[in-house]
Amino acid sequence: MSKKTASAGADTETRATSEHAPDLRLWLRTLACTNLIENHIRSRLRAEFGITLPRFDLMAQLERSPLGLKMGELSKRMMVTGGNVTGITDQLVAEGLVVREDSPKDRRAYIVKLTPEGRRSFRKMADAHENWIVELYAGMDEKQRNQLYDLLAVVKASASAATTKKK
Amino acid sequence: MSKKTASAGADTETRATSEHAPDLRLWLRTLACTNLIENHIRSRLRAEFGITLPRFDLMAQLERSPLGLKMGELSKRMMVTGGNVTGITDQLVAEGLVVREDSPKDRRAYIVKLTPEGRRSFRKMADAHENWIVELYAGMDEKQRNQLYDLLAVVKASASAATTKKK
DNA sequence: TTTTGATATTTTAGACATGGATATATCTAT
DNA sequence: ATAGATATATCCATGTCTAAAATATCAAAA
Repeated sequence: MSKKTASAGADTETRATSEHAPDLRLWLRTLACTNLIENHIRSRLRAEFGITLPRFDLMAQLERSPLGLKMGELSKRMMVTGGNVTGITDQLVAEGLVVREDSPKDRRAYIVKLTPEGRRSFRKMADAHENWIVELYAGMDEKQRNQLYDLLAVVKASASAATTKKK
Repeated sequence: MSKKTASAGADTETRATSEHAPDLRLWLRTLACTNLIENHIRSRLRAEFGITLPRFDLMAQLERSPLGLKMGELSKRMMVTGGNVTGITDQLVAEGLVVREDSPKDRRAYIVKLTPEGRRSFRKMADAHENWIVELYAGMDEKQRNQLYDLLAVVKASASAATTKKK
């Protein structure tokens, strides 16, 4: 249909609402779910353990890598900038929950590790954290959760391809 | 079953890894997808339009509500705190992209609206933004996107129920 | 060796973001 | 009418977070 008139503005809008809007709605819904869960977790971590979400996340990465991680590794895995990791690590070091060790291989790099106290403290929090997550997904049956998990793998692949190509 | 031994730590860990971990992995994958897309959008908005994601998001809310929105409405829809909205709005007002009008109904409240320039500026950015989103989901077919959209509705309902009950 | 370029981290400046506290206005039930 | 509870928005302290510049190291070529 359509008159292919002179108005570029109208064409763009038509194209957008008829073809693109579904993807946009999908993205906005994804974002809404993530924010809902993330905000809940954030405030419970603060209320019950007096810790911030970024610090918890950094400790979680270290817990999974008992050998420790370089700052750059943390940055990549947490998908945040290096400057950010520096600040969070400084805080955790001051609290005695992690340590910076000099890398034997590379004098530019540090190896960040959990301290014994950090590990002990993290395990307690992680246990509660997992329970909260389970509660949040309790309204889904197993089949739905598995389907979602698989679809998110497709999203990840699709978005990765798009970001590496364009950037 | 189970010996209900003295070690609480061991019991907790077993319970966690055998039963809870799948939900945790689901959540972490969700988070990874969101961060991937969000970081991409954020840097493109900055690079191509010199705007930040929070400001863009606030303008997007106003675009959808031509009558304007109260600060509290913005806070609810963007899922951020009121103090945060105050700051972002201040910035946008300083740039002449939005205005604060006194509410005729309620002298406690402001009505925030896009200025004509704000609307013009937003439409250009929104058009590009939608194209980026389409690119990011290009690796999924329509059936997958619809399935995902529906599953996310279930997630949202599940998480909403959990957060309102516990909080 | 010295230069060159890539890598690893920190530093800096500015913008977000939360939670709590405050100030003001409105509503409700007497 | 009026006290008490609620609602609206702002201010403040603290803590991320990014982008860009600065610092230091490494690795390899000229």
